[in-house]
Amino acid sequence: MRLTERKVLALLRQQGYKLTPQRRAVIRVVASSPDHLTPIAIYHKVHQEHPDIGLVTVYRTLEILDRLGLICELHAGNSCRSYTVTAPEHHHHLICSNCRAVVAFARCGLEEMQRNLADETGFRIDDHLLEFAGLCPTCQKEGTYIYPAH
Amino acid sequence: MRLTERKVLALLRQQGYKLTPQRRAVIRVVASSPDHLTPIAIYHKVHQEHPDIGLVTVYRTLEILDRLGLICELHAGNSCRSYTVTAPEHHHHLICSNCRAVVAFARCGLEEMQRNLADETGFRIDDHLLEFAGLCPTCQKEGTYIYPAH
DNA sequence: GTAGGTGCAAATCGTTTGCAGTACA
DNA sequence: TGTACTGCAAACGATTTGCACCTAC
Repeated sequence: MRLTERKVLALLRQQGYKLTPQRRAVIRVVASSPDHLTPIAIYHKVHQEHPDIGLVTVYRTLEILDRLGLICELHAGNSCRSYTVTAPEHHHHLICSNCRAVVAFARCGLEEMQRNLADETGFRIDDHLLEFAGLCPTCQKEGTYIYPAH
Repeated sequence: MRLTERKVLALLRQQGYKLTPQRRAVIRVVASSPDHLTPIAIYHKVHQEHPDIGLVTVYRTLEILDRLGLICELHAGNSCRSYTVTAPEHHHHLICSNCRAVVAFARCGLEEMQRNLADETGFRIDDHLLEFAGLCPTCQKEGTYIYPAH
């Protein structure tokens, strides 16, 4: 489940963090984008509206959001360091390879597989990472390709 | 399925790449390690035996192996840029959080889930990334922890 | 012999840190 | 008012590139 800007701000305040205009701007950009964004991309978007906000502040705000579990990394796309907002609960992502839109889903049904794998290998399995990649409905329509099909 | 050093070398030659001592050394290190290694870690291991081999050569050799699909990245561990050798076929990884040993497995049974998810979201799903993390049998025995449990 | 490969140094990119000034609570 | 936050600049670590020399085929 995605979090709204309002909820993220409320959680920040609740944890004793100050709600500066800079943090509000960064959170607004991250929360309002359906894509996953790299720190640099977030900085560029923030910078358009607030040219006085520095890249360092973006990094420091992301660090806080990460610590509180309000954003999470995506791997299947371009960058291993790109973020999207999420509720702090078990979930996985489906990512559009073209427009980078992200859909989160909670049910993954990997429990049985995890048990089987543990039995076969002797591992004690604690966690898993699962991401699907493909084309979202919009990008399946021809003529909307942003990235070359190579 | 893991690849032996010999097979990797054969594939390189087959593709027209020259088999220099430097490349042999890098491939030996990557192929003989059950862990996933970062470029720096590979460089250190190679450097012990061959102090004259440079870090740049490690990067360039990894680039070739990556292009041929003979190594693959792991994400669930520490670094998003750590590699392990594999046959160029669909597979996933189970990684020990302690000693970083890696077990590959081919059957993932995600097809049905992929279909359901595609139906629900309208996405055309092309690919998926799946990794499990836990403790290998050896590391489950007490006293073998390398990394603090924090 | 030659195309491809290597090593060095420097450039580049993303990220972190030190510090002096600023502003939220 | 005081502490947390910000921005700048500089440091830092990982990766890439330019270039002259070298070597596997």
